[in-house]
Amino acid sequence: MIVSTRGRYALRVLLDLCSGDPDAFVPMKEIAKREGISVKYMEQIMPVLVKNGLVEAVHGKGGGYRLGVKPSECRVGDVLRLTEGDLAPVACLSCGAEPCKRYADCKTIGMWSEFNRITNEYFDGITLSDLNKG
Amino acid sequence: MIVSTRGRYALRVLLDLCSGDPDAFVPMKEIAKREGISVKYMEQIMPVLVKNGLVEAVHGKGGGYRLGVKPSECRVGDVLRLTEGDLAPVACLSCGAEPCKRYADCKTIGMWSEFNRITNEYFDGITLSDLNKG
DNA sequence: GTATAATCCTACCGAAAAGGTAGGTAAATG
DNA sequence: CATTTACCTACCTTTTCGGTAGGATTATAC
Repeated sequence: MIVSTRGRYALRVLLDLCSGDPDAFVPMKEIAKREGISVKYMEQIMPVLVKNGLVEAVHGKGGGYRLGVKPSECRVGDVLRLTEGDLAPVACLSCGAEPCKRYADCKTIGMWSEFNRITNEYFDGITLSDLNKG
Repeated sequence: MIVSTRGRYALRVLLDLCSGDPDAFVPMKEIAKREGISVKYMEQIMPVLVKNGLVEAVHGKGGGYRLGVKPSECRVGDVLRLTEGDLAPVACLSCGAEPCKRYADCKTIGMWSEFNRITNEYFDGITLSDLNKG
């Protein structure tokens, strides 16, 4: 399987935030309950979304989360790259990987590379608002 | 990462077999050495290729492996599905998976499903002989 | 300013998969 | 029969996945 729960949960949380008042802050507990995700597990998924501006977090009473971007400007590719780390099909295409020793006579690198391009392009062509409509 | 060593090694072994006399049997030891793969690890990758007719195996002196299909008729998609088990992006799209409870109001299943189609289509459009040329 | 409601941080844990090793068995050939 | 080869079973180590526990920190409401 290519996409783990981290990526899928993150997407679900973002979609959940799409469907309410865009200005209101929704506590994590509510979202977790609605989406059937453990609060504790969600706790380790959210910070990365906050740090990268996809959602805004407010502490204290009356706080919670809300979207930090417009649904039409939030690409699924961004969410997946953040939560999954990478979308590369093979190790040597991961960002920051050390170059493969067999690169020179590797007959498959072109294929993986093109697949990598297709994958990123596909998920970058879909936004949260696309998903909300469909 | 999407594709593990099993799939990549299998592909390399098949490509290795492509480049010699198509009728000769090549012992595993030779291939493993040439491709830098441990013989013992290769031992658990080969049987699945044999069972599905991608390669032929002959025991005893003078034995080894040779291609069981024409390079132009061996699709990368077949190899990956055999060795990786599945190319599905999410669990609910794996063959034989139990249906997801949230299917009815899942906003993402369409996206995953389409990606699954694209993935299989891409790798099914590439054969061993395509890789050998490029 | 204190209680409270919320996010954030650090650490741990069990299960599964990835990647590989070891040793022995079975088949074919010379 | 001895050698060469593939095949089978079991085990092992490391990493990732999915999740839990407990506390620290921040900010609001009263």
